[in-house]
Amino acid sequence: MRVSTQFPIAVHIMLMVAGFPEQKMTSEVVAESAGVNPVIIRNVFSKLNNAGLLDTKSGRGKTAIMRPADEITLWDIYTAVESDETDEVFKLHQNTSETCVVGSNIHALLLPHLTDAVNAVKAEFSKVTLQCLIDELYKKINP
Amino acid sequence: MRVSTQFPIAVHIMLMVAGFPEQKMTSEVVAESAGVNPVIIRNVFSKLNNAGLLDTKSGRGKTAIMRPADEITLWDIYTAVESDETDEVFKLHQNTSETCVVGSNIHALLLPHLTDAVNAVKAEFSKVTLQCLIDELYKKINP
DNA sequence: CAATCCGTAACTATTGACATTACAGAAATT
DNA sequence: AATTTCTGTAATGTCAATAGTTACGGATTG
Repeated sequence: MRVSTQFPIAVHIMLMVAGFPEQKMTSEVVAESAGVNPVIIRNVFSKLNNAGLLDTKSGRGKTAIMRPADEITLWDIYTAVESDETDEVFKLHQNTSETCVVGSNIHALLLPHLTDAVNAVKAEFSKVTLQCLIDELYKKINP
Repeated sequence: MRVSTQFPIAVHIMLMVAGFPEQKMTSEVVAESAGVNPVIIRNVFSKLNNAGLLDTKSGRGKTAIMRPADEITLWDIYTAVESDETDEVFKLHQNTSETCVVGSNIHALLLPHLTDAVNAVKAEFSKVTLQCLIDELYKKINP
């Protein structure tokens, strides 16, 4: 199992925008903090925008979240940048034999259990809101 | 999130060996059914062997499971072929800024929640035994 | 001893992720 | 309206991980 870095980067963006609303968060500023190329940030900007989580505007970096931070969960952010389809999360081996009993049934056999696993992650990530993370961050700054 | 095909292949192997104990399951036979190269099967053989799930023997393909099928879970098979470490499952962005508040705290902030997600998958996979899958397979053959 | 088959190394091919450059177009400032 | 700033996106290059393939030593069986 391996998740691309786009997910943590997306969380990073949301944290910076929501946690410090008075500051101008351009792709370059966030890129500096995240240690990645600004274009990567802009790509994630775009995905978060399409998902209705982030309001990005060309011009003067008027970036802002579109919902209250306690109405945005980790799962919202996850699905904004990555697929939640079971067969994208778990890569099955194709070209299985159609004549073998196992080969012709393995996919249908595994799929429901893999979907259960994805739903378990969904349930876990849905518990955590952006506001939780902001609170935890402030706690780390001012213990 | 993306899991390598080694996990479903490992399940495929275990199903064939445990579901049809009277038949000789060499790497070539399984490779034919799974539609992959025999060496891939032998590599997974080796990992399942090291994990104490499969007894593979050079010579005449005397492959057999080492524990009863109802004492082997999907999680056992998963950990035999893939890492369950949070930071291997979820790939974090390195090179974050040490001077930025978010950059210097994002890893510590995310880690517990990512670990929760991994544990949720673990709990789900631990519910499903190899015997469950065999039963479901037989149901598909003889409905 | 001979045949079979696992375990593993070495090499290649392919795929996906990320970095980088470049530029069109939108928004705000003047 | 012109200028500046910044997003959105395409094109290209680079690198790492995965899978395919060949090869061979060594273990086991008969």
